[in-house]
Amino acid sequence: MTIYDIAKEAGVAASTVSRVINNKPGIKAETRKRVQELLHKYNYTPDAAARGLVMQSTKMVGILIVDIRVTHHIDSAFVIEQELTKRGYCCITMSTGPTDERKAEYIRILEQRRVEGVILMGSMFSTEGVKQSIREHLPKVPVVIVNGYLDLPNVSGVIVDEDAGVTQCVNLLARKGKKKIAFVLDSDSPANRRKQQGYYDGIIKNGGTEDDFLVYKMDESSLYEGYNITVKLLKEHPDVQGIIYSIDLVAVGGVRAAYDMGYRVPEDLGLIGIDNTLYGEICMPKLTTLNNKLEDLSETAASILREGLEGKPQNKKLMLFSEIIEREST
Amino acid sequence: MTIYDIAKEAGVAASTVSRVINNKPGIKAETRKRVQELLHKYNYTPDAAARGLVMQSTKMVGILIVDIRVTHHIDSAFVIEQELTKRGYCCITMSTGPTDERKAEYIRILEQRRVEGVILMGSMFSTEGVKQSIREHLPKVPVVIVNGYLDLPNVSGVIVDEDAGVTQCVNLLARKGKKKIAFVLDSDSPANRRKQQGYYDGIIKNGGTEDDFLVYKMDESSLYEGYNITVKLLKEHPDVQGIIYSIDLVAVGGVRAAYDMGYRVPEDLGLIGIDNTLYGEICMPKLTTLNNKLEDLSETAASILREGLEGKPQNKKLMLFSEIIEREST
DNA sequence: CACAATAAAGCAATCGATTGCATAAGATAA
DNA sequence: TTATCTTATGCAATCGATTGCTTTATTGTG
Repeated sequence: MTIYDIAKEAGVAASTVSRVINNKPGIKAETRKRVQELLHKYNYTPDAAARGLVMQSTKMVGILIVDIRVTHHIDSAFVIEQELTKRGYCCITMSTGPTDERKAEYIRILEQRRVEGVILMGSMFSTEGVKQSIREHLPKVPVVIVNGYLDLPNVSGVIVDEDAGVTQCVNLLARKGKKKIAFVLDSDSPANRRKQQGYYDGIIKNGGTEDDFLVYKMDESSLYEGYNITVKLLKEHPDVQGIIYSIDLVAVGGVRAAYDMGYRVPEDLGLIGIDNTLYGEICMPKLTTLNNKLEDLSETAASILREGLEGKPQNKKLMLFSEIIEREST
Repeated sequence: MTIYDIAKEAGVAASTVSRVINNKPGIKAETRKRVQELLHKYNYTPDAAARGLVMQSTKMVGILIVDIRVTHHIDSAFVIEQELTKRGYCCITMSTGPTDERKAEYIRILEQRRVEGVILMGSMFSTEGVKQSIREHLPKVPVVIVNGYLDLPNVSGVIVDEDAGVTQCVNLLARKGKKKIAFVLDSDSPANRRKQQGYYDGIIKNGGTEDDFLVYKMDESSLYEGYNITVKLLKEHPDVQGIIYSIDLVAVGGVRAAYDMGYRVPEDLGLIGIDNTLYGEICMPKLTTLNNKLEDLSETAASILREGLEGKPQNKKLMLFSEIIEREST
């Protein structure tokens, strides 16, 4: 069913039908009614692509996420999707995986679809490779990176001061009398490097030296790997009294490992996660975590993108402040 | 940058450029090279909408989910998205919320975008209202419902025999010597009604009568409500020795409630969830759960949709079998 | 009743691609 | 050298909308 089919059956021109659809003035009430009845009879809906072609606007935005199954990313995406859908945009949400090649490929797909804005979820998108792709393929559309940043004229970023947050975590453990404090990284990403720096700062600020730095890096980010690396860490360094993890899920694996190895949490060992996910509330004892304000972050990102969609591309950089949620594991 | 801009600069017709882009034969090697260099120079990418208009194919599919944040739904969506993206389709994933009006609205949006196929995630989509919307707005495109079904010529469904699965759960608890067994429903959905029927069957099969039925329904599906309703249930019926929950997350809340109230799990109380999510592995004791095979379910759904996208709309109904994963809570 | 003013509807170009058919250029054969 | 046959390229219609401009119908005024 096209506008022409309707027009023919109504005995009018296609332009008249178009005007009825879009509630434009200058149509006799009687004609309008006749056309409307036909539109309804055939359940007519205008073709968004055809309309977009002439209007030069697709009303689509892209949301790129490394792995959509990661709780805090999908929570973020949900907030953004709700906000943008409400404003008449259609969101293409895609899981890119960790490699820059795939990210570049997906950016090209979004260009092909002529999206009018892009959200990049997570610091994994602040790499030179992605920067290059954006410059080549999305030089004109507003881009917002959630928890990351790239210096390009059309790219904005909202980040959380997780580095300072982790420093606070070290402070907290130190206040609780924990001497040797370790840090576990779930993967290599710009955000995790910032967290690591925050850990270093915390150790130094609490009177430690470089010799006190104890960092474990994981290959894979999962509950089980969190368990395994904690077992390894505690075996190699039985004197550790506090562990900060770069992500809740892994920390929760750590809580279980500590339990199985006979450590009392928090008496013998203080554990802290990051992200404030449900996992932390499910585990026993409940996990102390660094709330990195994902909901605020997402809302802010959505509203920056909205501004970009309405006006000219912009280059903003906002920072939100994280805060510790103290529960039973410290 | 359009095909015409490229054509003008190359000194050829637009059709020639089109043929170069699509690797069609009948272009002199020299011309082809010249055009390709320009395409590359300007980072040209064809407009998917314009191409779709003439090709009569958008290469888009829609994925509708009640709430994208629900772990097992997004896991499913991930599998489907990967599969379809690999085949050149672009997925529009949207969270509809629980009401039929919003679902209908989103179905209309998908029609407007001229998607070539639709996945409906979850039994909440097997309602008369949705059926009506599909009949009106998507009468021609293949639709696959994950864990649900509607009798329409272009709609397929893959379901899991969760009813039989819940009956097995009752059997398991009975074998463990649990006398009074309750069932907690997190929401009203066709799938949950099937589970409830499975519970009834299980009670009867194990020598119980209608008087032994004990069902609690929740308004909201969350960790906390799981906690609260379990407290309420155990206070009102202290003799309950086993509880089956329609969803892991709520069950995990129940585990915590049982612990706080001094019940030993599984000695005093056997608890079982459904969905086999990470939550169940995080909680202590680890949760026994009914694996409803979401990954298989999603893969099956994706491949049915793929068939539909390639050929004519179909009307299939497949059933997968659930199985209990026994862990520490029973 | 003629003419101006206004309202309603139609025509045709446009958006950015694809493709069947026509045409021009080059190659081969007689 | 001319006729014939490829091969390479261009022309123009098409997909399904929107919209400025023109034309036709209707109403109002002197």
